[in-house]
Amino acid sequence: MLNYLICRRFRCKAQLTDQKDYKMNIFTLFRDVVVEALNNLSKTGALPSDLEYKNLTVEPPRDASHGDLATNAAMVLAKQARQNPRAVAEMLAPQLEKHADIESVDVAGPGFINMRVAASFWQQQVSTILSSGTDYGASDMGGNEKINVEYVSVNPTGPLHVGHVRGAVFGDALSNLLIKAGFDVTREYVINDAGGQIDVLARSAYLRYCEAHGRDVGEIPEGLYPGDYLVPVGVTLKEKYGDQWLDADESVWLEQIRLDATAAMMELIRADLKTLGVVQDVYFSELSLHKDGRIQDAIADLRSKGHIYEGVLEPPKGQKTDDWEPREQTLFRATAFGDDVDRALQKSNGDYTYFAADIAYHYDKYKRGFHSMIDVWGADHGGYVKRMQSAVKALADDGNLDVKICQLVRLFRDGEPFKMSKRAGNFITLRDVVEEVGRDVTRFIMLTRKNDAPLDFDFKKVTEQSKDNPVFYVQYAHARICSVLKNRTPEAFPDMKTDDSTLASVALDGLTDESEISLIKQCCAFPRIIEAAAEAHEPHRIAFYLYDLASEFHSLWNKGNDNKGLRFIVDDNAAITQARLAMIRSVGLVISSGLAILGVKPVEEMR
RNA sequence: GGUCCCGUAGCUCAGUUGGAUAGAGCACCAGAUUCCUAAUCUGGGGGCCGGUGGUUCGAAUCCACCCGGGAUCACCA
Repeated sequence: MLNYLICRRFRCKAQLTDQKDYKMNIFTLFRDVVVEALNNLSKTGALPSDLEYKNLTVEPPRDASHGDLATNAAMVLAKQARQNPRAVAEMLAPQLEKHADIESVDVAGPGFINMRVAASFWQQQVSTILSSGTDYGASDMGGNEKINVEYVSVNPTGPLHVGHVRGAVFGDALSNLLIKAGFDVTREYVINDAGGQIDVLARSAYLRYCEAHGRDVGEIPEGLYPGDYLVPVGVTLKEKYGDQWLDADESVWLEQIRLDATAAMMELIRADLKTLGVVQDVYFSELSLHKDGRIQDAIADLRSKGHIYEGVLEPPKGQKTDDWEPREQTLFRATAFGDDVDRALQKSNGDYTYFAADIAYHYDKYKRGFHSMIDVWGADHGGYVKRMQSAVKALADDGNLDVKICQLVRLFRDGEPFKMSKRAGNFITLRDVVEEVGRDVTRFIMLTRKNDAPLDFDFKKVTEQSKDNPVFYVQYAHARICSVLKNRTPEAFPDMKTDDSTLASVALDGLTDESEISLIKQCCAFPRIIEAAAEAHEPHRIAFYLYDLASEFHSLWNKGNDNKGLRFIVDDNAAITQARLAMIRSVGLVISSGLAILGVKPVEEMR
């Protein structure tokens, strides 16, 4: 939240002065340089004046030996300029070489222009990082656009189990990432408090209510929720309502207990989420949609646009059709928007389907100003994606729904898979996971895989302190940095100031070793990684980046073992020491800033 | 049968949205320490990127059709 406020304030300031001041992504910076050079060529008539730069990129070359920056400018523009790509490149190269921060330029392959950036530029970036602090990497890419991220949204019928952890962490980290990239994010949970499962919950709670009054309820019947977590709910109901419902008909108590039990379950779920560090901004009640007619509104809106009709669906193909009965229903013309079949909005008893409520829910989000929405769902909802996206398209031309499917987490203990079974009562709750492996480790590991790939979670391995555990690898790098600054520096240089603002203004021209420059370059990749990850809605990229950055740091650390001249602290040279402290501190800042996106606290020591 | 996701080193996975000679970690082999930690680093071998066509200057990436694995499939939520 604090981070968010800083972001916003910073952005305002940037807009008042010069937009470009804000750009931390050096590739964007140098793209401007390339475009400027091209404009100059257009002015002299060497190139046409109406060039389209849309596909022009400045990127790090795949192979670092090619240089620091590569642009495809010549290849992209060759056709427009009716010239051969190499010729355009040869023309552009000398222009780029004039720039103060560009040391050398060469043309390679089919027309790539590779540029090498001067050491002084990289050194200066250390100071930029230090003065930006943990705000380094923040971007204005999002332009403060409102975006809604809906995640978890588990039925409020019990505590969260391990299967919900991944979606919770993913949604939360994605939200952090989008905030960092300049979006105005709302985190949301939709409470499915209207469906038949809430009746089941209420009946289950009623049994516990009877139990609290001393009745022997025996075995919880099949079809009701057997969990102990409903016992205290029964007690609370007893305290609140006395014995008035004992032996009473369901019609008397059902509605009230639905409300009370749902509220109790949501309290439980929110407490569970909090142990993971997940707190959402909006908890949205599905029931409220039913109550105040917003489902009818949404359907009426679709009807007015001609997307609703009464009709009979074809029986599903290739599936057993024993109990299939054709019946006329209210249908949404999903096929007009890319879905495979049209979808029912009303059940045969006249109730709205869950899909109808979901349409109304997304309609509501849109009307609240969220033209961009992201839903995070479990793997079992994959078949639901098309129809929901069809509905959003039908509701609004400029509405955009991205659905992120989180694949299953496979559980292991020391290499042995183990199964969960609700019947056997050995299912693992979210709380079990957090208690056993810790919040930070859980969060990080959940983000070490792309969301749409399955993830193996081994209770033993994830807490192991070794290099095959990425959490510790990254944390270890951060701890080493803190350790040098806090413990070793005062021994060697008792009077040296090492606060960020001092380090931000020290002379950095002593940072000339190839591996030092390389480490700084890695730090400078951070803003670009953020933008790309935010664009793709893929927070796992941050975790992989941090691993790479840590690797680069550990490598440099060990170079100091072979070559004492490369250690961070050089006993007889305060100037180089301070420059290197500035460098490693900036690495530390990037690591903690990246970890903050993942929702993980950096550690300062690992004893 | 339809739809969606996946297929990259022996294993687990990245791959900067179409870029140059495809990368890490584990495992295997050979070495190195201690600025606050070997919880780390350095080097080595290992690949028809599931297959075949297509799109173009250029494909692991986009398109089509196959092959293999998983999820899902009318009134549940």
